[in-house]
Amino acid sequence: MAASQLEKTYDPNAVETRWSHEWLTRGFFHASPQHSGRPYCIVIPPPNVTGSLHVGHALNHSLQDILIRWRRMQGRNTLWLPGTDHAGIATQNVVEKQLMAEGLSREALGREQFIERVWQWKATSGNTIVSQQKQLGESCDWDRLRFTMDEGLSKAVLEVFVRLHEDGLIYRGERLINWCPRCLTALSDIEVEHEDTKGKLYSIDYPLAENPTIRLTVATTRPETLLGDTAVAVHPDDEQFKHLIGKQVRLPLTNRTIPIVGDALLVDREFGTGAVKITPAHDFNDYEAGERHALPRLAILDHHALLDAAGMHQAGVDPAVIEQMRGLPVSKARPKVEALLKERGHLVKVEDHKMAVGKCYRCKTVVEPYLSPQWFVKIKPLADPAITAVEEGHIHIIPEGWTNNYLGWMRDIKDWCISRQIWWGHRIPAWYCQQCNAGRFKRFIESGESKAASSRLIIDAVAKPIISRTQPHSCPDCKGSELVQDEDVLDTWFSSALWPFSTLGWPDHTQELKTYYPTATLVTGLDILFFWVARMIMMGLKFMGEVPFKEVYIHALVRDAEGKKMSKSKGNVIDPLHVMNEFGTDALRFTLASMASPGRDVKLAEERIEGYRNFANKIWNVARFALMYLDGPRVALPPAQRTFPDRWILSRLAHTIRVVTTELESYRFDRAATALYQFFWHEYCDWYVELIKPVLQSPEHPDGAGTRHTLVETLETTMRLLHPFMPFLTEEIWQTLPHQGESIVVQPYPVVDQAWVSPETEQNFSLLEHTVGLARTARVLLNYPPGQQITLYAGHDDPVRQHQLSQLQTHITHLSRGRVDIDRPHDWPTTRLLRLIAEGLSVGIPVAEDVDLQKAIERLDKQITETDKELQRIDGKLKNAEFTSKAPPDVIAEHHDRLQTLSRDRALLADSQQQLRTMLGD
RNA sequence: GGGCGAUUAGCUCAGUGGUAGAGCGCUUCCUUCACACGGAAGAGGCCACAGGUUCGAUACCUGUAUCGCCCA
Repeated sequence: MAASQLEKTYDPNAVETRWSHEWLTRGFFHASPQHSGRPYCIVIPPPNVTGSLHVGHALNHSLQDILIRWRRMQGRNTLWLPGTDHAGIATQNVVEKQLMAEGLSREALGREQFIERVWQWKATSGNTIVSQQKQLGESCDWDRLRFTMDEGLSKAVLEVFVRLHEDGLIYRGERLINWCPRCLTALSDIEVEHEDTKGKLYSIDYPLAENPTIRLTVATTRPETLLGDTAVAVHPDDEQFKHLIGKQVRLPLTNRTIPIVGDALLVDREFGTGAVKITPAHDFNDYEAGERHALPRLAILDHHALLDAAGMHQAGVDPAVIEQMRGLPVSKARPKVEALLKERGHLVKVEDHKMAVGKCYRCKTVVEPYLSPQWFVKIKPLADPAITAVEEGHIHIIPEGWTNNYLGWMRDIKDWCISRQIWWGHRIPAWYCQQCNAGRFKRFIESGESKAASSRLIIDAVAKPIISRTQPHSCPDCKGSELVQDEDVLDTWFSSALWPFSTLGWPDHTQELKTYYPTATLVTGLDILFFWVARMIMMGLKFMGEVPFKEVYIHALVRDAEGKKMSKSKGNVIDPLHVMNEFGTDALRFTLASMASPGRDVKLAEERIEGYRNFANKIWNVARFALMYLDGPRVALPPAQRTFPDRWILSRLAHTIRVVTTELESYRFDRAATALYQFFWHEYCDWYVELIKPVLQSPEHPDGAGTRHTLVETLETTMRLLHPFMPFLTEEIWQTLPHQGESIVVQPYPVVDQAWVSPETEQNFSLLEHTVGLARTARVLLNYPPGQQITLYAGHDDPVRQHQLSQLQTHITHLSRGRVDIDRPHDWPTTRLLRLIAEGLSVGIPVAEDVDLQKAIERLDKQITETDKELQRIDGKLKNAEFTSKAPPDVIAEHHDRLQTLSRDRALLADSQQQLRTMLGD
């Protein structure tokens, strides 16, 4: 191969396009149960089908691709299964927005046509993220791309729903649930994000029914819900109030009286006035208190979270108040109630108060607790085995620290509300016989000003559903054929929970399922540990009888350079595609890997990516260098017979292979990346390539054939070692090197060859490195230009080291650009010589007539001061009887050795400095 | 309010019971035939604070402060 094939700087874009296409065409990523090797499977956390690749995906996917490519090269039967989820609420929102722009609405289209529209939308836009993933080089088996609404996966959803219902683990009931008044649907508990906001604490007087001059003051943050109060609670042990329990108070602004109850759970005596109102229809704690005291539930808000006239009427609210309040949103009702209470003398005081409000995780609207019939999964029986699986180590969570987080949540888990009042998703397979459930249906027709009429069917919680895998034709009880299907769809996470087995063909007994389940590793961010990971474990155990994956690696979340969450509104989003375009995909991937330390957020700044772009360029150029000098015979000698630089780089490469492999085994992508960077740049390029230049550059050199072999062998091996991190660059270079096989993608991952390991060579190298370092330092101190040939003396206290130095002479000569004399320091000239000393090693350079010695003297001064400090510290320790009697002998010996070395250094340094001063005195 | 994590060079972060490390940035010198997206040499740190354990603590324990995240 001619060197001219590789341009001077690496141009990632052309290379990436070519190889990502080539890899797919040649089918390297296609998995099959028939392939050899122990199976290794990862299912991708399905990105939202509405999404496009953001930097969080880029991190998540890069790490998975590193694992997958690494295991594939290790010969495992590797499957990385890609796909997307249908993201019910988010997708519906996106398509509705589009309709709005066309002057249409979901309601105007009707359910069937709307769903048709969403499928159309998915066909045109749903592939965006998939093509971006391919751009990132993800080695997924794209032939197996799955979508949660696919036929097969939908079948799995039906099957799971029916079986859970049969087992009594799915039920329907009227409960207080979290309701998003904008999305107009129920949400599960974890789909609510809590946010601290500045609110107010209102103290309100409730007069006693039997004696209105006595008033009970309650504290509340939500005065507008007072209209729906059905009791007031005090602490049963509170001396101040306990005598009031059982009496009635008049509820302000209404014609009702409500009881005073004692409740130790609800009332915190330290909070507010020590008395609280109970509104079971609008607060979760109150709902439970209501259960305890058998209180009625009065809802005064409608499903848009507006004050509802009918509800208020039912709650006995003063008609004048109803008139003022009807149709108001909470934000406007609150000050109105405040004013009314003040006007009627009930308001005692208003204080500032910090409180948490819940917001919809999809649209950030404030959610309302809302009383409605919903479907739930009875979760405890599913959670218990999922707890055990982690406790007993069938699943390892990495980093381990998150285990308690998982266990804590699982042990305190609440029933899961799975019904959503939207159209896009898996429709609940429940039908109701109109005959048997007569009077249990309510249909609401609403007609907004600008909207088409919409209708909502509310089916009473007591209605009896028929659960079926297929549409039933008649009612099993009355044989009636007028059946209505439940209008709700399932939570998207319900189908995602089945992902590790539904994507492999379950409920059919496929070869894929047999081969690849349980999967090996799940790679994900902490944010979906509960949403997704926990639920997959529960469902996997329930339906497969086995954990869905053996290890869960939880990586950090990506933030901006200031550590802030990236968001479009803040404008601090780093677009991975832009970055890939500017710096190269490999640079982005390597950056993300190198920053993926456990338990830390990744703060990403573009400068970091630029730095690794430079690394890619460095690799590119050393490959160019190698190709330039590869002409000529190559001979593979046994490692022991190779030259010193060859033996050294093989030993270092062996070390790097070991480190990278063990770090990958423990998911330390950061340390693996650092090891690769350090080895390739600072050992391979900085030292090895420099060391072998004299051999390569003299055509008839006797070591030429051996050196050329080692050069290409180590470079080729390093490309394979690096390939999972930087797939494109390594493939491109590997193809230009002498190689066998079609592609680096399917080459074996490097393993350590024990014959390469040579501690003795590494020790010698260290001596060489220090000698050259001192020589270069001396050169700078004396302002000798880099190109100028100098004379150099080198020597060592230790005769063994002294001998090694003489063996290294040619290398020292070459790297320090000097004529080198290896001599014992006491044989060196005693005048006009700058001597530098470190750890027994001395290097001397003659001082020319016109040199400014100031820098050199300062340097020696500084080193002497530091040495003195260190000597004092060690001496102090050795004089401490406690230390010498209690410290381990080898530590004491080490201290003695060090004291001796430093003392000699100190003497030589002082002597050297004295010489310089003498010169100055001349 | 409960839990978890962080605090180390200007910045971003590794790390270890016994010499304080990297990348980026910075300073000086160098365009020498792989690379200026480069090379060489440097400067820069009471390892947040206070106690304790220990012969010895940046590391282990306890507490404090600040910041962040999760849960209520």
